[in-house]
Amino acid sequence: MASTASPSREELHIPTALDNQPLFRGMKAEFRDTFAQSSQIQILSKGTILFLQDDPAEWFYLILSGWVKLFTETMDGDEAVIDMVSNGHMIGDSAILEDGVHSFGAAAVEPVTVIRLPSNLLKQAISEDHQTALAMLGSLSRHRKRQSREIESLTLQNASQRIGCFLLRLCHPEQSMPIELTLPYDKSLIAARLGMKSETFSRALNKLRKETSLAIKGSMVTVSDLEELSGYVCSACSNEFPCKDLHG
Amino acid sequence: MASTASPSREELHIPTALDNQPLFRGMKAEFRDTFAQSSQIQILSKGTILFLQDDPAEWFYLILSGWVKLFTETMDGDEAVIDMVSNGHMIGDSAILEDGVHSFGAAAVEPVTVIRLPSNLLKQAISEDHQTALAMLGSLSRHRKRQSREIESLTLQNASQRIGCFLLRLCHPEQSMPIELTLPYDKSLIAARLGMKSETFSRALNKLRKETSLAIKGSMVTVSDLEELSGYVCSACSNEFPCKDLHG
DNA sequence: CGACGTATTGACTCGGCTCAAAACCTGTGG
DNA sequence: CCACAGGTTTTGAGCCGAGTCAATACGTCG
Repeated sequence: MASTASPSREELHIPTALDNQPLFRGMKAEFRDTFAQSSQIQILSKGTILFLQDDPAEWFYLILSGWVKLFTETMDGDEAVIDMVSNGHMIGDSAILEDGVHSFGAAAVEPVTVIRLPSNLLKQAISEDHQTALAMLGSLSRHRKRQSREIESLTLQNASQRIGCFLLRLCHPEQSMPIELTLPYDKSLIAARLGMKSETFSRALNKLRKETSLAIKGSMVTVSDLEELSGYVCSACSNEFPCKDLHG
Repeated sequence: MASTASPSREELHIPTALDNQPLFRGMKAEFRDTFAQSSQIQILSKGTILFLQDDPAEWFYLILSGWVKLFTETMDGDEAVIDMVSNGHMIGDSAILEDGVHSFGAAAVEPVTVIRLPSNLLKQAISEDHQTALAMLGSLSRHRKRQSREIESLTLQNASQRIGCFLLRLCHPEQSMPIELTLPYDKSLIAARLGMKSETFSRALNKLRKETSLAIKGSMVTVSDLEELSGYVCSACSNEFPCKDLHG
C-alpha cells in the first residue's frame, strides 16, 4: 500500500508548517507566535485515536503526513466513515464552533505526523482576529460543499460509479494518458469511505474494469481513457469531470 | 397537507424580520440599514425556482414561511434532495464563500414568503464586520453538523429507521404522550428528502407502524411510545434521542 | 359527480449485504 | 531462500432491502 511521503525536515519545523496554512497565514503575529509555542509535533502509530465523538475538544490537529479516518459509531457498534483526510488538513477545529465537543472521532490508519494545537486559543483567535475568522469561514464552506456532494453521491450513484468518482478525483485533468494511480490507502478503507462493504467494493471495481478501460494490479490503477471513465461516472452526478474544488 | 402558518403582519416588516436573525442581530447598524433598504419581500407560488445550481449568486434569501427544497440534478435528470428548509432559515448565503455560484438549486414546494437580499452586500458585511463573520461561522457550522448526520444516516440506517428518525426530530422531548404530529410536507417529498422512493417510503412506514406503536392517518401521525420509537431508530445512529441541535 | 394529483399495493428484478471459504501479500524467523 | 503466520482481498452462494413498472385506491377541489 502506498503511504504518503514522510514530512520533510522543513515541514517538521512548526512555524514553517503553520505558515503554509491559510488559517495561520493572515493571523496576527501575536496569536501565531502563541500557537507556535503551545503546539507540539506528534508521531502517531497506526490505529492511534486522536479523539472520539463526544470528547471535550481540548486540541485540534494539523496533519503533516499520513491518512486519518474521521468516523462516527452507532450504539450497536456499526461505524460510518465520514471522511478521510491527510497532509495539510486540519481536524477537530470545528468543534469550538459547536458546543466544545467533538462531533466525530478521528483515528490514524497508518503512521501519521500531526501538529497538536490548543482549541481554546483558536477560539480566542477567531473571536478577536478578523482574518482568522475569515480563513475559518473559507475552510468550513469548502467542507460543507464536499459533504453536499457526498450526500448526492450516496443517493444517486451506485457502487461502481462511486468508485469511479473516487478514482477520477485522484486524476488531475492535465495529466497525459495513460494515468497511473496508486490507491492512497487500503481497499477496505476506500470501501468504508464510499459507504459500502469491501466485498461489494471488490466486485464493483471488477465491474468498473470491465465496463471502462481500466487496469488494476494490487493498489496500482491505470486509467487509459479518461473520457470513458468520466462518462460512466458523471452521468449520475451534478458535477462534470474536473470536479472543481473537490479534489484532494 | 399541513402548510406552515402564514407570516404574521409583524414578520412582514423587513427590519423586524432581520432583527430576529442571529446574522443581522449583531451587525453594525450601517450594514443592517443598507440590507433593510436593498431587500424585498417576495411571495412565491408553489414550484417557483429561487435559483438553480451554477447560477451566479446575486441574491440570498431569508425564509419567512413555507417550505423550500434544496436539490441538485444530475446530467441524466435524477434529482437528489439535499435538504428541506423553512421559517427562519437562510438559503444561498454560503455561495459567496465559494466561487460566487450556487452549488445547489432551491425551489418552493408550496406557497412561500421570503426576503430577498443582495449577496454582494453580505460579502462586504462579512469581510468588514467581525460580528457578522462570527454569526456566519455559527450558521455554517450548524449546517456542517447536520450534513454529517445525514451521511451517517444514509449509510447506517435502513428506510424505516430513517423515517423514524425524521419523526423523532418532529417530537420535542418535553411533550406529553401521546404526541400528535402533522407531517410538514408531502410524503413523496419526505421520501426524497430521506433518499428513497415514495413506494419504499410507503412500505417502510407501514413496517415502522407494525414494529413500534405508531398510528398514521393521512398526514397525521400519533406517537404513543417515544421510548420504543427511539430504541428502534437510535440503535443505528450515533446520537441518542433528543438529538441535540438537529431539530428543525 | 368526475378529474386530477397523491399515496398505496402487487409482482418482479437487481444491487448490495452476509457468511464462509479460498487466494493473495507481506513480513518474520528458521 | 523457504515456510509459515497474519492480514487483506477476492470469490461463491444465498438472502433481503429497495427500486421498477403498472394497476388500484384515496382525497380534494372544481
